[in-house]
Parts: sequence; structure tokens; C-alpha cells
Amino acid sequence: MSQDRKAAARLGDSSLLRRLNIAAALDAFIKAPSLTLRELRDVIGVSRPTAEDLLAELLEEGRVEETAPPRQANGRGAGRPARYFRFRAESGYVAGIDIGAHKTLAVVTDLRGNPLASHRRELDPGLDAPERLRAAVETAQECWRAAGLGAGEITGAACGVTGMLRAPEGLFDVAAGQAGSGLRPYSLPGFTEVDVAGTLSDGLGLPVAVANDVKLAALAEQWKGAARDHRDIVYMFAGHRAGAGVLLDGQVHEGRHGAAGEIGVLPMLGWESAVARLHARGAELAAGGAAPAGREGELVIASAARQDPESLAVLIEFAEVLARGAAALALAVDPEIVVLGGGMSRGGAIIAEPFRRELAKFTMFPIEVVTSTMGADSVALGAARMALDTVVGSLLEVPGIDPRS
Amino acid sequence: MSQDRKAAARLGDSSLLRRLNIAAALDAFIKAPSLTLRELRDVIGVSRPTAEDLLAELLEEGRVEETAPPRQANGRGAGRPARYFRFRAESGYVAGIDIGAHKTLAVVTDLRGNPLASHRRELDPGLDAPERLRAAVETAQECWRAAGLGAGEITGAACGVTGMLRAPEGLFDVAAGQAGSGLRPYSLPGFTEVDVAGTLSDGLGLPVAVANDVKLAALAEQWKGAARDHRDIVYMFAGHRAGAGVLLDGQVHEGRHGAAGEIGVLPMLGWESAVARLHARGAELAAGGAAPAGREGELVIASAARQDPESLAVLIEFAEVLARGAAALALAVDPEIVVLGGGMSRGGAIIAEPFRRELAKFTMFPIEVVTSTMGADSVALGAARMALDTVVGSLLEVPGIDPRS
DNA sequence: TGTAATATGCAGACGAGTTTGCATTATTGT
DNA sequence: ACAATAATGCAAACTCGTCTGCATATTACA
Repeated sequence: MSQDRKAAARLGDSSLLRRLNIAAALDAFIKAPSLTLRELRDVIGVSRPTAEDLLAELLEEGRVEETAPPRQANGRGAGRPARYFRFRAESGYVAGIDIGAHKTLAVVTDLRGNPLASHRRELDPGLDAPERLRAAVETAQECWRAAGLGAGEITGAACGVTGMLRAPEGLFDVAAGQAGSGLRPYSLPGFTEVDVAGTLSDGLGLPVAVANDVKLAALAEQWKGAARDHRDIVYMFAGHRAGAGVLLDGQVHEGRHGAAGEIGVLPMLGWESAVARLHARGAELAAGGAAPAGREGELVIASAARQDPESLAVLIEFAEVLARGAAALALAVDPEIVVLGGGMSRGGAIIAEPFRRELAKFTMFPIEVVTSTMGADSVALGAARMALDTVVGSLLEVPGIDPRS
Repeated sequence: MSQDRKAAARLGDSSLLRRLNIAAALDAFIKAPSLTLRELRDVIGVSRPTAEDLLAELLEEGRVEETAPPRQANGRGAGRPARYFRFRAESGYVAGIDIGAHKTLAVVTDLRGNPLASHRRELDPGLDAPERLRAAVETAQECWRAAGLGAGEITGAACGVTGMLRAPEGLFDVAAGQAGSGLRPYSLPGFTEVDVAGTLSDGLGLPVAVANDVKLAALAEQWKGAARDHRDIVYMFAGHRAGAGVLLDGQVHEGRHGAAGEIGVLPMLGWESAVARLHARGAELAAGGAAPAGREGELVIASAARQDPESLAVLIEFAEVLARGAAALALAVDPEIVVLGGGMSRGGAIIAEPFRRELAKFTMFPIEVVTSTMGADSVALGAARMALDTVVGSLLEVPGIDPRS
């Protein structure tokens, strides 16, 4: 008797069926631009009255609304035209934030990932962690204010951060990393000592996931960029810093310490000297003219485009070194595609060609190499995508069903 | 009307609930050694009559049977003692096969993974593919005959194969790989030209999954060996050949071409010369005494254990080279643990110590290194595990529920 | 031997989804 | 204008699986 009452998280409750069907219906609406009642019935495989019921519930919750029929459906046969319904992508919003050394940037998207607004603020590279995080919080808030949204309407957020978030306690000491060329484990000033996720969550009043910026740029590339329709991706970031990120099965692979992809620390690849040479060359060129912070790479590319032999040599070495890192990653995870991203990938063939050539030398299989099609907001968009995964995932989650059991 | 009949794979059918509950009940039985009706009710969270019903169905299907109460439950309180039931691990069997250059080996386990029998046959390294596959088929059949089983009782099988299964069509030509030291993409004679999985499936009369042997050894290590309770693993195989495998989230990561982990082809790591030196030293030592095929490594280890300086130097170089490969993999995927396996890992500290030292130099975080606790049947056991994943997965699968949607 | 405690069996109620059937509404084509 | 066509709204009857509650069976312990 009394023992019968205890059962807590019951699986067999038949409301489970309802929740499954609601989740399936919502999923169908999210995937399709618009659906009629009958299309919904066909997609999720329930009877029409049930589909009607599910639709009514979704309308009630505000997840779905009636919409005008799409163009191509107008003259299609006789009979009463069906009503069309669509997912209300504006029933929730997420923020994606990018914290770098020289700037912070935020975007706000709806639940379908359409960007509504973005906001950028330049930062002093020496800014300490509390100030930098405060600036990021304010930027995000300004961003959604610009989109006409209040804080309560933002249902999720994620943030990409340059460098490592956890200080390695191993053989390399952090100071060396900070003072070095950016190839050894690098962190923004003070970021290994503060709770980045907690500070952002407190500042914004909502849970914020934090990840490495390069990995989020890779995610953006898989979402809206050059690597669409690929699940396993190696992403090489060539910008002021050089870095890499790995996507496995369409998800950011963080690894035990969030350090997956940090191949640059392998000394035999020669990253350190190549990046140092690049920076040195950039500084030389900058001394003559304007010196925008963190833009050495662009200067060298511009100079190389003017056939400056020294700059060309520096860039080729840089590309080859990057390619050797990409080769190591490609041999490790055997990805479907390698994406070359970051500001310097916009140098076109100057970087891409030697990269491709060198990569082909070391991989066993010919591997597709594409250059990024995203802009400077790729990290923030990747963060938005990560936040969306969480938010939409929780919408579709059916309590009591463990996908991994 | 007529349009209403079409719906095919219906989700909302309330029998779905039944299937979910049956799967949950079976899962509970698989995970626990034995359960009473009430324990089952508690685990899956349904009412007792429902649990009763589910149990009746599982008994009917032969998946579960009544069993004697376990020891510790005897004097436990008053009241009518509960009947105990247990999963019938013997309601299905799987075969795990290992095809190497010098031998083929098969194991048969029940659905819980308890090995029932194993069978090994030595092979001529020059054997061509059809002969080698026939030998593997016969070995597997002899193995389950030894266990007293007929072919119809085997519900799944998988096979680990030394070397690459698909010939790279890229820059390296296959012949060079075969003639070389085993570091360039290697294949068993003829194995890139035949349909290995198809031939084995036809020969055994059941579907056979095929994977790289090192990756399956890694899986075995995660299942029953030194890496239990870890999800992301880098496994380094040090034996006649050197190789590596990566496990992500507890699963073999194959990669686009099944080549994930083939880090040894990176020339800057120096694998080729180190392995060549090892083989040369082994041959020198063998010339004096007996020369067992593919056992050079053991000779060198034995010699090093007798403090032979040349053998020691060769082994240290080998270990360091292996460690550099492990470092590249560890930086790529940032695993929880690195496992050193293969015959030479049984050399103890002679290999493990320099390996550990060298690996620590290149990884940012201190990383746990363990040596294998599995024997020579690790590949076959890993194959059995892979087959079990499929077989048990299909038992627990609920049609209409996609874990990944 | 009797009583408490626990396990098991069984019947009726309930919830959710389904089917069937019919009426209604909005279009297209004649 | 009218018929044909298709979408929609709605209600009654049915199925399936689960839940609640009660009766019964089996054991330990006083």
C-alpha cells in the first residue's frame, strides 16, 4: 500500500505519450517553415484529431501561430485551402557573446537563429577580467535593447572567450603563456582566476555557457558557413592568434580540460617561431604607417599582395605551419572537411594555397579544404548557436526519456 | 477518409508506451544481476501491476527467467519472500573476431559479455585475403562449436582487422605502405581490394561489423581493462606495429575514412625510423637465437631487461616517439586518459616510463597514463563489445523514438 | 499458533489516442 | 449559381496501457 505511493519519476504515465507527441509536433514545426494541419499529421504520424489537439496546445503556449499560405501553395487544386501554421521563432531569444583581447561583440537571435541585432565595443587589450566581463555584459544588454527586447525575453546565452579558461597546472606556467607569442596556453588577463560563466550569468541574470572562441567559430561555420552539412570538422583559425577547434558529430568537442584542438603547443610543428615572425613583420610594416592593434596580419597580407617578398615568405611559412597543425588534427580525428577561418583566411589564395599544399603532404586521404564564408561575428554567432542548442533542446526534451541509457 | 489511412510509422500509437516500458524493464534487468518485481517497479517507475505485466512479457519472450534469491537477501525481514528474476544473458551470443598478420582469434560471449570460449589459429603472414578470411570464418565457427552453440544462436558479430581497410587514393601509394615499415598506411595482403565485411557476413551467415584492430583494443580497454569509467580515451598500441585509436564518449571514433588516430604518418614525429630501428635490433637479436615471427619487440625488451644498452636506447626512442604521437592525439581531443597497450606495454617501466616522461613534456595538462590490463585477446573482446552494442542496442530500441532528432 | 509484514493476483476506473461518421466551411471549375 | 473538392470541427464509441484498491498467498517472528 504505502510502498505503492512512493514511485517518483514515473515513466509509464500516459501523459508521457502526450509529451512525446507535443515534442514531435514542435520539432516538426521547427524544422519546416510552415505546416498545415494535414502536413503535421503526416510528419508525426498521428491521427488528424490528435494533430489538431497538439496544434491547439502549441497555439495556446504561443509556440506556433497561424500564418499566410506560402506562394507556391496558392493555385494548387480545388477544395478548401488549408490553414498554415508556423513556429513562432520570436517566442524566445538568445544572446551570443564574443570576448576577445581587442573587442567584445554580442548578437541576439530568435529561436530559429535569425540575427536581430549586434553590438560591438572596442576594448583595451590590457583590461582586467572584471572590467572586461562588465563590458561584455553591457554590450550584450545594449544589443538586446537595440533589438527592442527586455532582459526577460532572452531565454539563453553563451559566450566565446579567447584563450584558455582553465589555467594548466602542468609543466607550462601561465605567466610564460601570457608573455609569449600567444601559442603557448594563452588567456585573457585574469581569466584563469575568475569564474567567467558565473560572473556573466550573474551580470545578465540568465545562465551563460562559456566556451573557447575558436571552437564556437567552428560551430558557426558548420551552422551558416562553409561547412554546412558536415558533422566532423577541423577548423583552423588564422588571425592575430592561431588556433584550432574540432567539431565531432556537429558538436563542439571540448575535451577533459576544454583544451581539445590546442595542437599549436607541439614544438615540432614550429608554430611559435612562425607566428613570432609574422608579428615581427607586421610590426615592421606598422612602424612605417598606422598601427591598428592586433591587425599585424592584415598589414602583412596587404604587403604580400603588393608582392613584397619578405611578407610573402612569412605568410607562406605561417600557412604551412598552420597546415601541419591541421594535418595532426586531421590524422587524429579524420574529419570530413578542414575549414580555414579567421581574419587572415580572407587573404585568399596567399594563405589558402600553401595551406592546402602542405596539408595534402601529410594526410593519407585527400581532404577537402574550404575557407570561411563567415565574417567577424562568427564567434558570437557560434555562441548563439550553442545557446540555441540548449534552449531548443530543453523545449524538445521529454522528461523521463533519456537519450543516453 | 482515405487520406487518413496512409500514416505509416505512427508515433502516437499507445502501444509505443508499452514498447518504451518493455525497453526500460529489459534495460533494468540487463543492468542489475537480479531483480524482484518490486525492485523492477522502483527502477522503472511504473505501478506494480504494470511491472508485473512487463515481467510476464519478458518471461514469455525468454529474455528473463526466475532465479534463486541472492545470498544476502535471505534473512532480510519478515513477510513473503519475493521471487527473483534475472536477465537471460544466454538468450543470445555474439562473436568477436581478430584478424592479424600472424594469427586469427575469435571469442564468443553471452549478452552480458561473459566470454564462453575462444579459439586461435596461427596464420602465414603472406596469406592472401580470401584464404585469410576463410581461416577467420572457420576459427569463429570452431569457437562457437567449442562453446556448444550452433550458428543460429549467434546474434551478432564484429571483426577487428590489422591495418587500413580502405586504400588511400591520395598521395601515398598503397604498395609503398605495404612494403614499408608498417607506419605508412598498412594493410593485410589484399585487404584493400576485397569486401571484408561482406565476405565475413556471407561466410558466417550473419551481419559482421568490421573495424580497425587498434580501435577495438581501445574499446576492450574501456570495457574491461585499465580505462573503465572513462569516456574519452587515447589508446596507443605498441606491438609489432605501432598504432593508435581514439574513443570519444565511449564509442570508437572511426572518422570519415576509418583513419582516425593514424597519427604515425606525420613525419616530424619520427615514427618510421624508430620502428625501423626497433625491428632491426630485434632481427639482430633473433639472428643469434630463435626468430618467432612478429616477436621482435619481445626480444628487444628481454634484452633490455638484461641491461643491454643498445636495446635500451632503441626502446627509449620507440617509447618517446610513441609518446609524441600520443601527445598530438591528446592535444587534438584532450582525453581523460591515455592507455598504453599492445604486447610491448607488458615490458613494464622500460617502455612506460620514458613514454610518460615524454608525453608530459608536450601536453598542457598533466594527463593520466595507464598501461593495459588486457591480454592478447583484447581485439577480439573489443569486437565482441562492438557486436554487443549493436545487438543489445537493437533489443532496447524503441521503433518511433529517435535518440538523435 | 497467531499476527505482522511483504508479495502477488485480479477487477474496475481512468487517461490518452484512435477511428468513424457527419456537418460545416471555403475554394475551384462549369 | 451550382456541383465537386478539400479542409476543418466535433462527438460518440473503442482500444490500449496504466493506476487504484482490495483480496489472497506466503513467510518470519512472537
